[in-house]
Amino acid sequence: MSTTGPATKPRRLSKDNRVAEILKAARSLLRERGAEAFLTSELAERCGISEGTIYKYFASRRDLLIQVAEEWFEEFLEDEHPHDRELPFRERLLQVIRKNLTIIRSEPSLTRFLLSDLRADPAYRSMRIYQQNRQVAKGISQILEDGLRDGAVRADIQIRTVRNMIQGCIEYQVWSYLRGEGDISIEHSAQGITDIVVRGIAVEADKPSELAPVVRRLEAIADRLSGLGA
Amino acid sequence: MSTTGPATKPRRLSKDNRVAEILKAARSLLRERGAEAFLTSELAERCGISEGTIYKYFASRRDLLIQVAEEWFEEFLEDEHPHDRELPFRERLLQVIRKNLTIIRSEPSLTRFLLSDLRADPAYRSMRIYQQNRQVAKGISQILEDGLRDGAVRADIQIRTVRNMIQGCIEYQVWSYLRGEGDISIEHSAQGITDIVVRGIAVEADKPSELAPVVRRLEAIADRLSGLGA
Amino acid sequence: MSTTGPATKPRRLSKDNRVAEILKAARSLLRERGAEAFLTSELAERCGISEGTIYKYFASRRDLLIQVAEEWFEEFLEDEHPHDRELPFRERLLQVIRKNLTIIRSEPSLTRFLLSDLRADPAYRSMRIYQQNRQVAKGISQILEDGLRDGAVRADIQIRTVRNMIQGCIEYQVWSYLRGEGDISIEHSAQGITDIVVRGIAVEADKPSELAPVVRRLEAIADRLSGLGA
Amino acid sequence: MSTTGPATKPRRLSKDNRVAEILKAARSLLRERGAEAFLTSELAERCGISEGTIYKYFASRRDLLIQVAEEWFEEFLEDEHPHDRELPFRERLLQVIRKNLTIIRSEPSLTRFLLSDLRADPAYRSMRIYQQNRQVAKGISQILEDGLRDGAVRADIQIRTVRNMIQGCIEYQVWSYLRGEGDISIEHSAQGITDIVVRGIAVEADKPSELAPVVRRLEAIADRLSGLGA
DNA sequence: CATGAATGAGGATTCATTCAT
DNA sequence: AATGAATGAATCCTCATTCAT
Repeated sequence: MSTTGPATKPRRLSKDNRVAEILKAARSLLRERGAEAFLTSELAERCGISEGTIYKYFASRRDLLIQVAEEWFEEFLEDEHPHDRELPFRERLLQVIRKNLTIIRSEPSLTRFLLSDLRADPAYRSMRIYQQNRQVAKGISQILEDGLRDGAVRADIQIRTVRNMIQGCIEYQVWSYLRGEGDISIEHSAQGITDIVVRGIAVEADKPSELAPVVRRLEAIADRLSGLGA
Repeated sequence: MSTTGPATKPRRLSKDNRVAEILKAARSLLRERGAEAFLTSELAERCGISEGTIYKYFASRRDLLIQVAEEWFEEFLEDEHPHDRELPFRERLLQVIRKNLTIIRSEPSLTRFLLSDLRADPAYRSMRIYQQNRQVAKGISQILEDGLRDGAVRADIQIRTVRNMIQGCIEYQVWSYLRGEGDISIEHSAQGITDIVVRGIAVEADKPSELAPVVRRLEAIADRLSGLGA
Repeated sequence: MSTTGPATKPRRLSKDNRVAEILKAARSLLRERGAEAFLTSELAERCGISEGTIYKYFASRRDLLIQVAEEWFEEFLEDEHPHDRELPFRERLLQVIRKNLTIIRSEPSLTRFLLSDLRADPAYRSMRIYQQNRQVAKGISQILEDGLRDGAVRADIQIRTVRNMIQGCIEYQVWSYLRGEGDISIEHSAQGITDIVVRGIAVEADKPSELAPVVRRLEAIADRLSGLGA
Repeated sequence: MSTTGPATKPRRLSKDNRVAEILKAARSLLRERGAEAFLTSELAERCGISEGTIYKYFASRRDLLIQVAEEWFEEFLEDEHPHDRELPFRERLLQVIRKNLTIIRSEPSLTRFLLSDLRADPAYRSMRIYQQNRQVAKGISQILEDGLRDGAVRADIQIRTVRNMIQGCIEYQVWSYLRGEGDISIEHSAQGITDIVVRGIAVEADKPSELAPVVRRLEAIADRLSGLGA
């Protein structure tokens, strides 16, 4: 009955501890089974408690799942260090893509649940996770906007489309991993995605950054000559 | 009650017609409910037949769903005109992206079923839809390879990553539509995605394609003039 | 459409031919699947006809099965040559046991259907197969009665019990074969069963009850006399 | 409606009690209906519970049926007192036959389920009931082997065949009862079967194999002596 | 705080049988 | 004579949720 025994699982936990334990087990279960095959019975078994106890702390299976998602997101957001805004644009983008690949890869089932289930819920917008999700999106948007302001990004791009591309691409890539199709590393993917987003895939004709000043000088000369010939 | 009335649905249909009708109704149902909430009972009701009849023609609910997906894909593939390979690279990419956006938007539930359910099926690779799906992927890859060969595409890009980006982006965009977030048109999305994939988002310093020869000529003149003036 | 073509199955058969064909296929099916797993759909498929056609000739699945059993029994009875009543008792018993082993082994599913299904049917006694079955039982009984009359069989045995033993033993033995437990041949089984039924399993202590002492006495006298005469 | 009434069946039972009650009701139902017509819905109704409750305690209908069979067998085996091995051979055989007749007669449907269903199951050999069944067979075999060793049984009999005969005969006899054919008592059957197995049915002709010639010689001598004495 | 017995509204699937053509 | 489309009642089984203890 002592709580110090290593093998003894305490029967009675404080509400907070119990909730935490359930959420932790639920996340594992969700990860392994996916939302559809997530059974409350299996969850109870893993926690070593009865199903009834789960309902003491969570209103419903769905509610539990939502809390799992929110908790996951919370960690994700906490982990996000202020993010050095002084870094070069490309580097910032790479970091955020790498981060997203990592997190999504760690919880693809949660991602899927969020994307295809929660987001379709009419009540989605009133969920905490909606706000959390916006924050992540905002992080990407921020980088893009900064890039825009700094002249690193073309003025004609649509921030939302780019964000969708990045996120969609990341998720797709993760599922590709999961299907065992890819032996590519996260780092590799992150670099690849960043690269394409930043530079595109087209051959950059003559990239003659240095031509401009030359041209300008020549034009001056031409002007002068024009004056001469007059 | 008369059998001659135009509005009266015939009780007995030929096998082909019945199958077609079931598939059609099934597709609607899948579209409305999603695969998980797709009930054979509701399908039967919509067709005005008994559930038993469904099982006369389809081995199982899942089998039916697969056939729906395959039929949908079939149409998609048939619709694909030979695709003019003489078109400029960007145009070809735009076409294929537009096409995919359209099709996925028309059947997002099917897409989801395909992506998160069928693809996870161990038997996936032996399904017809696997081949069909490969064909679509190959279509995109083909364009990219052609671009590569024609020098329109950077040599250092990874075709698979680009393909994943394109497909992932498309799917994500569609879910964005479905959530009612987007007031953007398919055409707009297609252009945006194509644009970013092709050109990237970075500012292209002076894209001076035509400038180069001019500059060179002017320099020669300048040099001469410089000599003169000396 | 000619009936002479080897590969062409005639579409339309006379009623008798059709019935015969169905019965034949039904017997095979029953043999392979057992009564419980006997499906009318599979039967129709094997006959190359529709299920509806079966119901043209048979009132119900059960009725069909009964006819199969009856037909089977009919053949069995026909095959039974008058049976030489002059043979020794043991030989007659052996023959009938061998015969029964053979027939039951050839159609164990039918036997089981008959025993555990038909016989439990309240209407059993009014079926033709009831009469047929009685005839077989009568065959065994006849042998036993003849043996009784001829003094080959103990007067205190109960014919019905013996008959049950024989038939029960035969059926049990067959199921033992079917479970792959036995590598014993029918002939071997027949001999074994006959042997035990006829002789029992007890050691027959030279049952010479009254003779032995007499003989021994006579031998003593003989010995003496022999000495005298020498 | 009061919960204090003595006739009120308690709604909630402990797991063990509930399981026991279900098993008990299941046995009755199996007895009455046979395995094929055993419906989980009817069982639930009889227990006054929902079908779901049954599935709380049993993985499947078949699993439940197996447990019923095993429990039945368990009782049978427990009931088997050490069995006095000092009894005469015939008596031991009679006891075991009587016992088997009793038990099988008490649960013929279970017997049938065991014999024609479970035994055909590929997993049969890994079931507990397989071991239990072996034990019973071993009991019979033991008696026969003891008889063999003690010289009570002929050396040329096959133990397995005899065992099959005994068991087959018992089962057959029980079905005969069930069909209402038999007005014979279990005791009568047991005696009859034992009798035939032990003694066979043949008249035991004074087996005088070697005595005969001796007798004949003696008779000749006697004849001669008769002449002398004349 | 915790249990765990019980639920019950479905869920997919089966298959002998019917009957309009 | 034959078809084959259609049936529908029946069957096993699932699982989130409740509530008496």
